[in-house]
Amino acid sequence: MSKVRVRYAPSPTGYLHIGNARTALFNYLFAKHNGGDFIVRIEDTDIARNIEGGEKSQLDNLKWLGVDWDESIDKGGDFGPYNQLARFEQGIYQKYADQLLANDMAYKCYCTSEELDAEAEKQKAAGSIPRYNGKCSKLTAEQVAGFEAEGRDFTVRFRVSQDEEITWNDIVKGDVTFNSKDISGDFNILKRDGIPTYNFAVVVDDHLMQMTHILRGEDHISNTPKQILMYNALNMEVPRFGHMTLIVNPDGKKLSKRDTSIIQFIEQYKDLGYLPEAMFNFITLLGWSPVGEEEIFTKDQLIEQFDENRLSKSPAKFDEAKLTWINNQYVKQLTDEQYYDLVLPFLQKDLNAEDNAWLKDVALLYKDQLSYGQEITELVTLFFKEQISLDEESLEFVRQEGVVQTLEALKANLQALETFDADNIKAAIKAVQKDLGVKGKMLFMPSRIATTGQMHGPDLTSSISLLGLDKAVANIDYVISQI
RNA sequence: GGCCUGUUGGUGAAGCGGUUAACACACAUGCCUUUCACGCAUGCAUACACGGGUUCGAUCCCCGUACAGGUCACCA
Repeated sequence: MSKVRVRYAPSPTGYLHIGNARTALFNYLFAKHNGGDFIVRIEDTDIARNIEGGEKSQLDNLKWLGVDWDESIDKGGDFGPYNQLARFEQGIYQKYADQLLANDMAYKCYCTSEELDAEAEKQKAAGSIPRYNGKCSKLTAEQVAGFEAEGRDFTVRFRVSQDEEITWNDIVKGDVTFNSKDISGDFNILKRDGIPTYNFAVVVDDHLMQMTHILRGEDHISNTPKQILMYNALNMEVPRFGHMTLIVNPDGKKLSKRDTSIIQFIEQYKDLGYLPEAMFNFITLLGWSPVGEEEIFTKDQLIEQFDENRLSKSPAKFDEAKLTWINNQYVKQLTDEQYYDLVLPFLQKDLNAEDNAWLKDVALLYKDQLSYGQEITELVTLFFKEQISLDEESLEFVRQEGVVQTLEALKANLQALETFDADNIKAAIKAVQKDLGVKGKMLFMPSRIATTGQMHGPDLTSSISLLGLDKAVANIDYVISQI
């Protein structure tokens, strides 16, 4: 068997989307698992919709995820160029279109957009789905000469056979059969400006770039029979197809660009402080399942384990809680330094915090519960509040009998400390127990509430120590004033 | 509407003719921590869309119904 070659072929009409990322990732895993090549080809034939930065976003975010390619526009390869506009300029598509034209497997269509629109309207009015009526499919030489003399623009259409069964064995779906009569008529392969349409360009490029397998989204499944027809017409070997199910939102609908129910762009996850390894792991579990019970895998393990036969046939639902969990699993594995690097930008940006040893200690308090970078901002809030405030439950607790005395004693003990560190603070609290005879919950809970303003939080003595004496005392005073 | 496809506990998701129908997340309880979180342990849910077949036996095979999704461009 020849070397496996697969590709991810984004169009730079948008940023890297979670669905695209998954397509890229599975192609990557498939290639690497089989010791093959993974190619990124830019399909930029829709000049009007290409957006600035789209191409860069695609590539940069793929790289961020850890999906590296063997050939593409940035590093070249033996099958370039790797963007279709450049290939168009080299006349690559024209050559194959001419071949089809010469064999009468395609023909020039001189219909104007207006004529086409009018025809489509008519068909719609009649209650049917518009399709090309084949008007130009049997033009006489005289008619053609006439149009040419007029200087009329034309597109090139592929002749679709009347009643032909087209079957392929899909890697994920199994045997899929279409009938050529269900294809919407003779379709365009060259637009009026001579630029190839998607279906045509894909066939030519996948052949020329020697793709062995085409793994793509299910939304392409109805393009496949058209493409197979063209492979056959051009006498090209048909690659193996696999159509992966779509990722759907919590309502079970296909993700649309405007859907706000989940975060869709890889860039956004990056900005929120998700870890690339965790995203890689999570995305892999969208529509694919490993053999065992384990769900956390490194990239290398995934490459090792990837099996295209385990691609799911039913749509993958985006499970946000799972993502959060997975990311936390990775956060916990970080070294303290890596963790702090992750979290620092958010502290600086959102809280104007200064990068110093104190900040690092504060941040570290929350390491094993942090789900994603930006979350640190809410987590550390007690250390950045000017003035604490108590909720109902805390107030109620603190208003119990004897709490004032406890807090007064605590305050005095803290103030008497020579060095304000966790160990001494612990001793200071213990001393209150000795002096007043309060203990257990009635000692620690008021202490916690009065110093941090919260009933729950990280280790008490570390928290107080990081808060500092002044802040701790101010908080205690405030709480006493509320009793 | 035509064509293509899917439907397993609250969620994600295994299973590929005979199982006590995994596992993970979530949730609950216990332990740990004088709190929370983390971790560990236990439990939870009366999960195979429905109706017909085929079979000694169907979650797994076939047909139909319902529901859901995809697609029908000079967009990719």
